[in-house]
Amino acid sequence: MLMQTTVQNVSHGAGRRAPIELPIAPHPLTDAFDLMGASMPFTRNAEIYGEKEPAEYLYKVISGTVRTYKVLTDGRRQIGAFYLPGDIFGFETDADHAFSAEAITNTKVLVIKRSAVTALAARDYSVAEQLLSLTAHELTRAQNHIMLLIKTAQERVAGFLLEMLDRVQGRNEVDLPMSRQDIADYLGLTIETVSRTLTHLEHCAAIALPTSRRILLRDPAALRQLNS
Amino acid sequence: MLMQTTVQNVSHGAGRRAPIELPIAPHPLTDAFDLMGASMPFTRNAEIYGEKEPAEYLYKVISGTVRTYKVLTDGRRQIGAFYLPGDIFGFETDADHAFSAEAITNTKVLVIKRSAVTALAARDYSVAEQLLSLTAHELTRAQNHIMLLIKTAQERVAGFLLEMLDRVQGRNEVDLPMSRQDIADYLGLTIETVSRTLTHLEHCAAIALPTSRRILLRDPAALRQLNS
DNA sequence: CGACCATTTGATATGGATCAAGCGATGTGG
DNA sequence: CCACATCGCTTGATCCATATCAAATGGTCG
Repeated sequence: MLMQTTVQNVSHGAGRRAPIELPIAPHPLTDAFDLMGASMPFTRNAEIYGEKEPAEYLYKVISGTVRTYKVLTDGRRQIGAFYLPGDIFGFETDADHAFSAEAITNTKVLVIKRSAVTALAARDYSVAEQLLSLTAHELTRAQNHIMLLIKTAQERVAGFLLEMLDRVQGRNEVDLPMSRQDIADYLGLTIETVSRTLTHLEHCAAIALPTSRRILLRDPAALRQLNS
Repeated sequence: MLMQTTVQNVSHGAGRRAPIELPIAPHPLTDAFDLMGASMPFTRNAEIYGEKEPAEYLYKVISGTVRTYKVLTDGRRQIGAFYLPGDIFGFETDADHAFSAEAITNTKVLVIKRSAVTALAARDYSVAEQLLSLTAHELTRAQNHIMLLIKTAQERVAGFLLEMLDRVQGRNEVDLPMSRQDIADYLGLTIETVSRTLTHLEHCAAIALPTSRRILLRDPAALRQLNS
């Protein structure tokens, strides 16, 4: 949680100020992305990498949204995470990717060679520290995901909405880039249950749905209470 | 997967050979545990650390079994992991513990100051590398756990049994240190469902239950197939 | 032997899945 | 510019896997 906020702040900060007058490099990995990263565009639903491919690169979202996922033999899909602008992804594990990654909307990402980062980390401990920090943050995220998956449908949906809310600082409205199917596969539910639950939350006056993709969180406290 | 095997092999290796004639320190963190770690005993059900406590130490299981868990406000408990001899735990996140840890049986662990390890990592990159590797391994474990939680009861139980089997090299029988309640809380099921599922697998001749805690895996292939 | 705790087994209830239909927005061709 | 196909979403009816409630069994320790 803390880490994510920090990373996002940094990237946002870098975006706001002139890119030349950098401070005394407090986040060398972030800097490495900005200095060495190659910008790549992906269209809606394009694959960024596939499960079991060697994890050669790290990625940072510039614009758009990315989903990582895994498909079981019988076709069930589980979404591992959604990555928004500022988020770094692709370092789930050591050698090969555990999940596949796709662009949800048209997306631009910065790409950097993992080997370049590793080499940097070997010389500069602060890079190694940040790598560790990012991995630990992914771990925390996965652990929170586990806690989400043992809850009721209402609690899962409420949790998801709050998670999304946390990522758009200072607003009480979220514009979802992903479909109901994506949400369902993230929460381990069906689209029907997600839809019904949202309708129910609307009836409870906890949220409002100006459009199906835009959600106004009328009563975040009520959602937080549902979230156990 | 690879990492865990490595860690276990190393610790087992260290146990088998005379502790003085160490090879050229290929696993400095493991060595640090053996050299600097303080041995601590915990009795059955004793708390090792609590959720939200500052994560001051790292732990390595010498004997016994440990569970990490989180309890929701309404009392539902989710077990995050079981740690067996040779496993290192306690580094789930950066600052504070995300989970609590308890001894399942009488347990002996080696304890080492996290700050000592961090200091070591700053000087010796191979320590940082191993820390990263262990964290990445925990992440993979958590991700597999997520995949388990979206499956049917049969698939979860089969997955759990195979997971346990993988940790007792070269045998087709496991002696479970944990109760049905622990298993249920790990798999997001009830004890009744776990019990019924085991009975069903026994009827299918996939397993045998000489005693309730001892499970013979008659047909691991069948279980692996269930595991999707 | 008797008390206690873990586990199994049985009967019933229920939350969410599944199957199915309707609706609204977006886009396309006539 | 409108009829119509398409796609994503919602709503309704029914079903089923697992939870819940309840009781029986078995193993362990005083």
